[in-house]
This record gives sequence, C-alpha cells and structure tokens, in this order.
Amino acid sequence: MLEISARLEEALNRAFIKVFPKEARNSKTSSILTGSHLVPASKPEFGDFQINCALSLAKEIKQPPRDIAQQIADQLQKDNDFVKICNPPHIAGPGFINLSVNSKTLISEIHFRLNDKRLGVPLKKFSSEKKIEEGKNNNRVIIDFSSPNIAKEMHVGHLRSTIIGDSLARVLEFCGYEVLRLNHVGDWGTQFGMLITHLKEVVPEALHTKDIVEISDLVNFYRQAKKRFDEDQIFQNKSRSEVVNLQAGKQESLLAWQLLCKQSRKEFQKIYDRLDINLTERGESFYNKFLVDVINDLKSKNLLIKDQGAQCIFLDGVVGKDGKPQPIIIQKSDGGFNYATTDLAAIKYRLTTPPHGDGAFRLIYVTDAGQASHFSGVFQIAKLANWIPTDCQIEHVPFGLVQGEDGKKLKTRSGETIRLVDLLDEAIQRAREDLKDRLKTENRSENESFIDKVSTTVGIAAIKYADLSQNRVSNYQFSFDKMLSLQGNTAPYLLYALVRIAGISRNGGDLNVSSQNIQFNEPQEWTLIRKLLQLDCAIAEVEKELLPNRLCGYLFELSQIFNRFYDQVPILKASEPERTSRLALCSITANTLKLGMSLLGIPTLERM
RNA sequence: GGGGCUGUAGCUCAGUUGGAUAGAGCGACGGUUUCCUAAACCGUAGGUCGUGGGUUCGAGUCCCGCCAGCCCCGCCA
Repeated sequence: MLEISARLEEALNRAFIKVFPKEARNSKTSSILTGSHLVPASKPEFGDFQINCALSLAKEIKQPPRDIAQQIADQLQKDNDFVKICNPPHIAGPGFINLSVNSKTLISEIHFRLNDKRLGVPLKKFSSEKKIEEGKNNNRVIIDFSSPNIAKEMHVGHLRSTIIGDSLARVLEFCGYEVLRLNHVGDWGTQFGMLITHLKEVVPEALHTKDIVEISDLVNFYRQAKKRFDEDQIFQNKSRSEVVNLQAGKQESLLAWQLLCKQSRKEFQKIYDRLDINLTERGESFYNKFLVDVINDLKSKNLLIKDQGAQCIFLDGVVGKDGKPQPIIIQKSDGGFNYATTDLAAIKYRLTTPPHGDGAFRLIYVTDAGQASHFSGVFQIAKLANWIPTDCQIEHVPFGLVQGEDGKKLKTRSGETIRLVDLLDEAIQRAREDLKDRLKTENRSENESFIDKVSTTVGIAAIKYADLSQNRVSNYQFSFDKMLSLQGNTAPYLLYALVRIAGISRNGGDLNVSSQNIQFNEPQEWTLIRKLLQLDCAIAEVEKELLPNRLCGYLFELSQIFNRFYDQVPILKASEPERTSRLALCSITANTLKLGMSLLGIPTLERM
C-alpha cells in the first residue's frame, strides 16, 4: 500500500494546485496543503485512506469544509492516475474525504505478491557513488545490544536488549541497510583484578597454558572471588596490583583475562544459539587504545575542566542532589577511565570513516531506560566535540523493566536475579506440558522428537513475542501463563494460524498458485486482502520508530482476520475459480506471517 | 532537590505527523462443530483516557500546573 499511497498523495497535490492555485502559493495555506493529509482510514468502513485537510483549510480559505472537500473530490475524479486506483471519493462527516482502492488495483497487487519474495516491501537503494566519495557506507547502521558482562551469567536483565536489538537488526537488514550488530560486552574494568588473582590461586596452570582449563561454573567462581575480595585485605591488595598488571599488558595477566573471556563467551553463545541471535563481539577493551585520544581531543577543544582531580565536563542543566552542577567524569582522579570515556571512544570510532573506524551513519543503542541520562550526556559531549557529522543519527532506544506479576522487578522467590537459561527452560517445559495435555484430550499420539521440536519452538517464540509485542518504553509484566496462552495476542495464536494453512496444504490445497484467474466476492476475502497489502506500512513503521510491537500488532490483526476468513469461508470445498483464489490468499497469508515472524526472530511450525 | 519514564475497561495492554461513536486480548456472561487442527469463530456487558487549566473548528495525542508509581543523578557499568 505504500506505493499506492504515494501515488494518491501525488494526485492529491495535483488537485490542490488546480483547485486552490492562489492558496498553494500563499505561505500560510501552502504549509497546510503541502503537509501530508492522506492517512490510512481510521476505520475499515471509511475505506482505505482518508483526507483530513478540508477541515484545517476551512478557516484560512473562508469556505465551509464540506464545500472544500467536494471541490477536491471533484478534481481528483478528473485525475487519470487517481481514477485508475480508486473508487469515487466520499465526503463524510464534517469534511472528511474517504477513499477506497478499487478491486482491480487490489487484485493486481495480490497477483504481484504471489510472485514476489519480498511481498511488496521495497528494498532501499543507496547510491554507490556517495559511498566511494566519502569513503564510507552511507547505509551502514550499528546496533549496540545485549552486552552482558564477562564472568557473569546472562540474566533476565539482558533479555529485552537482546530480543529487541535482534529484531530491529533483522528489520533494518531486510529494509536494505548494512547492519553491524555489536555486542559491547563488559570485558574490562577493576573486577578483573580479583578474578585473575582468584584464578591464579585456584587454577595456576591457566596462566601458562592455553586452552586446557575449564571453569565449569563461572558464576560460582565470580562469587568466590567477590567473597574473598570483600573479606580478605591481602587478597584485595593483590587484586589491585593485578589490575595494574593487566593494564600494563603483562603476559600472564593477559592470558588469564583471555581465558575468562573465552569461557564466558562460550556460555553466552549457548544462549545466543538457543535464541538464534547473531552478534559480533566487540567489548569495552577494544576501545582502550583510543581512550587517550578521546581525552586529548576533548582537551584540545577546551571542553574539559579539572575538578577535585578528575577531568570533567559540565553540561547545562545537569544538576546533582545538592542542586550544584554535576560533572560527567571523563578521567578519574587516579588517571583511570570510566564508562563515559569508553562510550565516547566508541561513538567516535563507529562514526569515523574506515579504515580508522566503522563509518556508520546511524548508531542505535538498545539499553534500559535507566541509562537515558547517561546516554543523553554522552551524546551531548560527542556533539560538542563535533564528532557527529550532520547526516548521521545517534539514538538511545530505551526499554522498561521486566516485572513479575506482582508489578515489582522480576526476581526468584528467594529474591535472587533470574538466570536467562532458567527462564528459557521453564517456558519450554511449560509449553511441553501444555502440548502433552492437549495430545491427551485430543487423543493424538506424537513421537518424542515432535514434542521436543514443538515445545522448544513454542516456548522460545512465546518469550520473544511477549516481549516484542509490548511497546518497549513501558515496563513489561512477565507472565508464563499469558505468553503461552493459546488465545489473544500471543506467539501460539500466530503460530496456529500458520498451522491451519499448512493443514490446508496437507489436505490437498496447492499453495503454489500462479493462475491469472482469481476473483473475490466475499467481504472476508476483501478484508484479508487489504490487511495483506499493509505489510509494507507495518515494516516501514518499525524502521522509522524502532518499535517492534507495531509489527506484532499487524501480525496479530492479520491472524485474526485470517481466522475469521478460515472459519466463515470454505476453501478446499469451494468450486473454481473461488478455490484457487482462496488458496492464493492462504499462500500470501502464510508467507506474510512467516516473513513477519522471521523479522521478529521467531521460528514457525507446520504442525503443533 | 534536579532529570527521565509511566498513568486509558476488573486485569494486561494498543492507540501511527491532533480528526469521525477511544480499540484489542484476558477474565465474566451467552451462542457456534455431519466441514480444511474448536489452540478457532460469533455475540453481550464493561471508560469522567490520573487531575485542573490552556491552545484548536476538533485533544487520549500538543503546552503549563498538580497528584501517584517506577527509574537515574561524582570518580561502578
């Protein structure tokens, strides 16, 4: 519908100039006229699109809005391209112009989708000349997401960033951008002092030999190290000097550090594999060699102020609890750097043209909303330092907390943080029990591998979909019962719609429709057609707003409309040409759902 | 104290540059199966959109005040 919408918009602009030539030149009214007034209809009974401008023009032009609407509508009917696409416009209410796309156009769009792998979603084109000229890819986007800490376990707090970031990456890739998915892991910092010291004592051979040491329980290892650090003065001192060794690049310490990172990476990868997440690891340590440059650059631009021994930047409006201006610390009083410094180095590197940087034009950070002020500060500094070229965007994509059903931050009963593995396992386990119950009541028998596959797919799909289907800005209430529910806006409901279509195929419905002879008569068919044609709009919205829930909402509505169609209109038992026509709709619906789910990172099933 | 986010049906949430009578799902109540998976479909009930002002032909949406909840705020990330 995007292309149709654009063509109608052009027709509308032509009509404006014909009907209101003077007003089109007048600065006040032309701003009303040139603004986009063609919007999707607010209700199906109003058609496909509506034009609202008559109401806003009425006062300026001093004519009743319905008269203005009538003149525009009359002119539109004289426009060749408009008449090709639309039925005659209707004036409604106080002055709305309702448009409905004619059936010929809708059918030709349906034909096109039968043979189009992208289902009518345009692929963005980027000029290769600009690339060469500027020495960078003007379509490269960096999405920074997931970002767990080395030597710690992934927990529920990493869930949203990982799932949302991955989905945004998939959508932008599909749109045609080159996406660099960066895992900004916490692989540097003072905590490595205690970890290395502990490692030295527990598995000393790790310091001299590569690859043979396994730390089976890294979490426990971290806890032990932390405990000793808190209780043992001598251990603390050793740890501190170990940090110095590491930063100085001492061979032994580096080896230990690498071992810990490697071990963690292996654990993370298990989760990423289960969730089908693809990421490039580039941790904080990567930026170490650029930190001094960051300080020097900021110094040369006179942005740094020394305060109590630390190098700081004071931003307007940033005030502490005491009401005094509060600095962002770029270099600590002991000469060390902190996360603001690393984040600044990362911004600089990511925007710098290759080979000295990534040459991205858009940076997206998917982290919790609690870091909003941190990113706002860091972004402001990058702007002050002139590191952000005018055609580049940098944005924080925040998301809310994961809460339990009590409305509080999700924890275990004993108050501990929930491990991500346990969350996945439980979802799959519950999906398995639900499935087994159903098999029993329906008197079906399935083998173990079927049960495994269905419960794994449903469990993972439920967790991902529950998260993605909510507006990411607000807090999200985690509930196994709701996400696994077979009714409502859930993954199982969408999966089931696909299973129904696969069932039609198994029962002799050929979904490879290429026939030119398709026709539609039922209202359920037209409703489904109109929804199918809106996929491009839904994806364009996610691309623009970075809100995956818009796509989820679309897929849910599509599933609802399909289920109504399936329930009320016979398919296999219909005679030709209805049968083939309806199979064509089934085919496009299945492809649309599969594509949509794949952009959410959710696998689908043929049977469940 | 400063800043951010949130406040919409009993519950969980949508609501796209301001547009027509504010929408789903769950839960409640009632109905549908000789037919492609009823994990579905149809219907009924349920709202002072936190609150008070303002802008506008028109406000859940924009602006200001207030109330409530959560989060962040000097050398952790």
